[in-house]
Amino acid sequence: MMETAIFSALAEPHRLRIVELLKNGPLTVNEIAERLQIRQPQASKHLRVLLEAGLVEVEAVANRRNYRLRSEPFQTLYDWLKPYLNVWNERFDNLDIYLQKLQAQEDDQPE
Amino acid sequence: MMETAIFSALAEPHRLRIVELLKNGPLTVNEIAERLQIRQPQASKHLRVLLEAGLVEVEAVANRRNYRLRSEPFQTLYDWLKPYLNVWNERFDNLDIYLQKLQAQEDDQPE
DNA sequence: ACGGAATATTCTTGTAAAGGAATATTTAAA
DNA sequence: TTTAAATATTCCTTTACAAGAATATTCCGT
Repeated sequence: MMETAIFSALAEPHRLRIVELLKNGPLTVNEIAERLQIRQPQASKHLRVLLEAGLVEVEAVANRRNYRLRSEPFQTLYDWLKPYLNVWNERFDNLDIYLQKLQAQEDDQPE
Repeated sequence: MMETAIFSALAEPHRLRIVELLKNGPLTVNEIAERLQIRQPQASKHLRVLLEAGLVEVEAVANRRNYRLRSEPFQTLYDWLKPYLNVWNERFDNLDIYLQKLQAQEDDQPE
């Protein structure tokens, strides 16, 4: 069963924007705080949540921290999502098969 | 920019399980409450959140309500997710191109 | 060793949201 | 037209969490 940690992490608007920013490559805490127009401590806190959810990883360079996306949770998300994308097609397929059977019956027993 | 409504809705464990249940087809409120081992009012409340997030739709049949998944939010989610799935490949491609350029330079200026 | 920059942490406060209990509403059945 | 079933809503309490302010920590340059 899917964990809700990923969804919780992405449910906060600032954190979602951080993830979208990091799509273009690693950023430091101050860069993120600056672009989101939030204060540094809030940026650090949100990054901590993203870190604990496994969405990002850090690389310490001197007194800076480069945060970057991790691929795994996105793959997890995709694996979870995939079946849903097919649900409606499958339902249609089932209807399709049903109609074909109906047609076959009519062929067997013409009025 | 992506809305956080979908993520918030899925961030609650009971609601995530409801969505996973509905993958197999529509269910009534009591059926859901029963399978999740929660009380009916909580089921109704969670379904209301899912409804307002656009994840499910209702069909009233007598005094029962059949809840079913809507396809749109899952498509939205996929469209949002798609670019992330390619990010790491692209990074690798860029590295690849960089290495090719490096190789080309070495060819121009052999030691 | 000292000062400043970059980041993390702690404490507090306000707010949103989840669960429980009780009740209201609608519909079918007797 | 009562009664029961299915569902929704309201009120209350508790908990989780986001933001602000202040402070701690770590590292570089001088």
